[in-house]
Amino acid sequence: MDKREQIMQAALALFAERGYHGTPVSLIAERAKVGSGTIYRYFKDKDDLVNTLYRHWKEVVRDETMGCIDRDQPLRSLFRDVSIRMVRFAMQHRDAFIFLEAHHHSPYLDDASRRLSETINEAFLELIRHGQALEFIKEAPPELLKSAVLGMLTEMMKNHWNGTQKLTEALILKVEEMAWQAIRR
Amino acid sequence: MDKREQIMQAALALFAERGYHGTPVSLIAERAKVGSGTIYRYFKDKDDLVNTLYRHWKEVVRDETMGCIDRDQPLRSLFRDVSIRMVRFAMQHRDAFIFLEAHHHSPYLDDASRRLSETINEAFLELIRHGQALEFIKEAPPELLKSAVLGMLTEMMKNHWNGTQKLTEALILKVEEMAWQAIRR
Amino acid sequence: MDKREQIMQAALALFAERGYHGTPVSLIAERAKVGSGTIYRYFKDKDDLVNTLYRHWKEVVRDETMGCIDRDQPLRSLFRDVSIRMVRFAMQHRDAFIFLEAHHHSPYLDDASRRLSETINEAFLELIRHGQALEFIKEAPPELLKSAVLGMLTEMMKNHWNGTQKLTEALILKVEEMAWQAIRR
Amino acid sequence: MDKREQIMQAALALFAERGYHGTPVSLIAERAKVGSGTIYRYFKDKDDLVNTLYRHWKEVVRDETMGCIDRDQPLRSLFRDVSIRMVRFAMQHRDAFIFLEAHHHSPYLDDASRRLSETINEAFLELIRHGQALEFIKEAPPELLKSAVLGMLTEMMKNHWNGTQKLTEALILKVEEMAWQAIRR
DNA sequence: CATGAATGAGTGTTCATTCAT
DNA sequence: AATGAATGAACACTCATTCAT
Repeated sequence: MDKREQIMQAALALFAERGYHGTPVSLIAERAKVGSGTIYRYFKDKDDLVNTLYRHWKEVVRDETMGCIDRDQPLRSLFRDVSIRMVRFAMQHRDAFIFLEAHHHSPYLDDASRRLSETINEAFLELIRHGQALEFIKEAPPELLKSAVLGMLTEMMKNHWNGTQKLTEALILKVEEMAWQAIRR
Repeated sequence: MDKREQIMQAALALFAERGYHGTPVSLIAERAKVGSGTIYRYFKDKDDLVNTLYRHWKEVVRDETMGCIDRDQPLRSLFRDVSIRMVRFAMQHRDAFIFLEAHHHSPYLDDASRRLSETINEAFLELIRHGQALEFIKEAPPELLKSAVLGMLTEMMKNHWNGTQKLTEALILKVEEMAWQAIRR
Repeated sequence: MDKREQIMQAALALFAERGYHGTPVSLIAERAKVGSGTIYRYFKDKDDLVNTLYRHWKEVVRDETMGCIDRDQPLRSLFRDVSIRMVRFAMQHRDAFIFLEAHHHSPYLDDASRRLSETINEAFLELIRHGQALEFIKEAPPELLKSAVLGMLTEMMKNHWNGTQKLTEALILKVEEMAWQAIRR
Repeated sequence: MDKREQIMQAALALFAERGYHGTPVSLIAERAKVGSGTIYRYFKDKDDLVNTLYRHWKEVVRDETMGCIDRDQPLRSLFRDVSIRMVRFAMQHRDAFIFLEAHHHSPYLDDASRRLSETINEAFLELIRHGQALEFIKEAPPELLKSAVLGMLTEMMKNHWNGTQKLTEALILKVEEMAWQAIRR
C-alpha cells in the first residue's frame, strides 16, 4: 500500500472538512495510519502537501472536463458536455471538489498552483468567447458569464453534499439548462 | 467609542482576510486597540466572538435584503428588488460579505447561528415558491433554484472583490437579468 | 522578581553546562521557574537568547578587565592588573566564564556579538603592541602572544572549575608571573 | 574501503565542524556514503560513535607525542620534543585536534574515554615532575604548569585553524620557547 | 550485510485563555 | 473595567533508532 497515497487521501478529506489551518499534521498522520514523521518524507512541509494536493486535483478537473472533448460539435452541446462533466467530477470526488473550492484563493498556494488554476480558467473563458463570437452567448464580460455559470454549479454541488438538495440525473440536466439560459443571448 | 464595537470591527476585517484559524486573538486586540484580556470581557471565547459576528451580520443581511420590502409589487420586480439589495449589501460591506461566505458551514458555528442562517434561507425559498405558484418561475426544487441564484450572485461578488471583474451599476443590472433568466419559466 | 533575569541566569548555567544544542528551551523554562512561553516574551527565539547572553557577559568582561584601569602605570604593572582582573572575573562568574569560552566561535552568534568580541580582543592586542614598542615584550605577532597569555589563563581557570587544581590567591600571582615570563623579552 | 573507517572519518569531520548535537546521524551516513542503518552495525548508538572516535584519536595523540621518545635526552630537549610533536599532530590532523579539544569534558563521554584521557594527562605530569626534581622547572602544582603549557599550545592551534594567526615552522619554535620560559625556573 | 523507509518522542515556537494589578 | 504578562497545551517539524527487504 502506497503511503504517499494514504497521506494525500487523508489530507484531502481533512482539509475539505476542516480547512488548512484547522487540520493538525498529527491528525492527517493518524487518519492516514502513518507516523507523523512519514509525512515529511513525501512532502517538504504542510504547505507543500496542500499545494501538491491542489495541483493534483486541479489537473484531474482539467483532464476530466476539458480534456478529450469534441471541439467541433455545436456550441450548445459543447457547453452541455463541459458543464455536465464538471458536475460529474464533483459527484465522484466530493472531497476534492470541496477542497478545491475552499482553497481557491488561499494565501498558502504557491505560484505554480496559481498558474495552473489560471490556465484552466482561461480555457473556460475561451469557450465563452467562442460562443459570443458565434452570437449564441450574451454580450458581457466573459469573466462575468463564467462566474455566473461556475457559481451556480458550485453552489448546487455544495447543497448536494450538505444534504440540502440531492442531485439526480434529471436534476443535473435541469441545472445545465438553467446555466445555459442565464448566459444565452 | 464602544470597545465591543471596536473588537467586532477588527475581528470582522481579520477573519475576512485571514480566516478564523489564521487570526490570533492578540492580533484582533491590537487592531481593535484594546488589551487582549478585554476581548474576554465581551465574549466568552474566540468561538463566541465568531458566532456573535456571524449572527450580527446575518441579521443585517436579512434586514437589508428582506426587511421593508414591498411584498405586493409584481413578482419580477420583487425578485429584482431582493437581488439588487443583496448585491448592494455586498458592495457596501465587503468584509462582512466575505466573512459570511467563508464561514457559511464552519464547524465552529453553533446552533443559534445555524438556525438564523436557516431562517433567512427560508424567506428566500418562500419568494421562489410564491413565484412558482404564480407560474413565473420554473418547476424545480426551490432549493435548487435558490442555489442557482445565490451561487451566481456570490461568485460574481467574489470576482468583484478579488479584482477579476469589477461590477458597475450597469453590470449589476445585467447580472440580475441573468439570474432571472436562469430560473424563469 | 524579574523574569527576564531568571531566564538569563538559568540559560547561562545550562548553556555553560550542556551547550546550546544540548539545552532544550523547556529545560531553561523549568530551571527559571517560568512557563516556556514566557521566554518568548523576552527573547525573539533561542538564538536571540544566546546572543543576548553572550553580549551581556562580554560587556561585563570588558568593563571589569579593561574599564577603569590606570593606563599610565608602568607596563609590567598594567599587564598584571589586566591579567589578574581576568582571573578574578572568571572566579566570580564561573558560568559566564565557561559559557563565553565555549561559545567563542559558535555559528549561532550574530554579527553584533562578533563585533563586540573583536573590540575586546583588539584592546588586548593594543596593550601588547604598546609593550613591544617599549621593548618590554618579545618580537612576535601580537596575536600569537595574546593566544599564549589567554590560552594559559583560560586553561587554568578550567582546571580550577573542574576541580583538578584549585586556584588560591598565591597561585593566581604565580600564574600571572608565568604569563609574563612567556611573553617578556 | 572499510565502511567503519568511512563512518569514523565522516563523523570526525562533522563533529569537529558542527559539534555533537549539531550533527544528525543521517548527515554522517550521507557523508560516509553508507545507509544510516549501517552506522548501527558498527556502533551501538551515536554516543558509542563519539566515544569510539574520542578514544581512537586520544590514543593517536598519545602515541604520536609520548610514544617512542628518547627519555634519556636532556630535559630541555625532551620538553621541546613533546611540545613540538603535539603541535605537529594538530597541524596534521586538524579535525581530530578540534574534535578532541571541543569534546574534552563533554557529558556524553563515558568512563573509559575519561580514563584514557587521564592516563595521557598523567604522562605529561610525570614529565613535569621529573623536570621539577632536576630543578629545571618551577616549584608549583604540576597540574598548574601543565595547564599553562597545554593552554598556550591549544589556543595558538585554534588561532592557526581559524585563520587569525597562521603558524610557520619558525613560529612553532618561538611558541615552544615561550612555553618553556613560562615554566622554567 | 547493507539499506533507507518508517516511526514517535522530543524540539522550538505559537497562541487561547487567565488573572494580578 | 481594562490591561498585558504569564501560562502550558498544542502545533509544525526533526532526528536517533529500528527493521523489513
